[in-house]
Amino acid sequence: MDKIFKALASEPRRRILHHLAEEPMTVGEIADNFEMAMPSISRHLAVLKEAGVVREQKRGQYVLYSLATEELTDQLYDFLSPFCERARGIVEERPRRRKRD
Amino acid sequence: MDKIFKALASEPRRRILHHLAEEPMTVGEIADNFEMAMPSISRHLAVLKEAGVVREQKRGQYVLYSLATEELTDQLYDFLSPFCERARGIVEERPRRRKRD
DNA sequence: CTTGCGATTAGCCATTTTCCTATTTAGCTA
DNA sequence: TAGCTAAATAGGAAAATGGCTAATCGCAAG
Repeated sequence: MDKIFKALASEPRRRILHHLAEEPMTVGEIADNFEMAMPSISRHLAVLKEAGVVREQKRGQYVLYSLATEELTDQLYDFLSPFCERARGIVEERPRRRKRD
Repeated sequence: MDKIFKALASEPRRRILHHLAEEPMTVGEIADNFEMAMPSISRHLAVLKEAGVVREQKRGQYVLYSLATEELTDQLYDFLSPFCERARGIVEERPRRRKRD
């Protein structure tokens, strides 16, 4: 729970997620959309991956990152559910996968 | 959008929200649940208020804080909707109130 | 008016975050 | 193998965060 909010508490990282929502991309492709140097993007991706909201797969010398949509939505729904009956209903509509908080 | 994630990226602040979900409380009552000194709690509350997820009302020399449940859920749904068709449907199910991002 | 109490603000210090550049790792290809 | 390139890691500087104590503000009750 802490990791995902820490991860999302950064405008560049949220922008990365929006880019990855379009399609999986390599680190270099992502970096092209930012002023930031590639190592900084790489660190942001590590934070996002640690939070479970992106996945990486090696493609030769490239690394392809993609959005873990369900992880992202599930974690936020899990957070919201105690606050919101409507959300709780939605969340419990289907089998849960994770129980961490 | 930035403010709410910055606000939620803190375990003490999320704990405060859970307490306020039970019932509105004064700063002192909230502080009783923490090791932290009252000024620290007060600052956390200011951050949460700035993010729009709590409201304050003066009660004599006391200040009563309460959870702004809809603000909290709406903002997170707004963030989620571009990533999740299901969430978008839910969000647009009723009139929107805010458009900031 | 003065004292007391709840809450906030101010000032300080330690820790964490975030960016950079330089270096290293790992895979591709001549 | 040697050289090129993508990505990650290391190290360091600047800024932001989070806690404290002390000081201040505002209301209430003597």
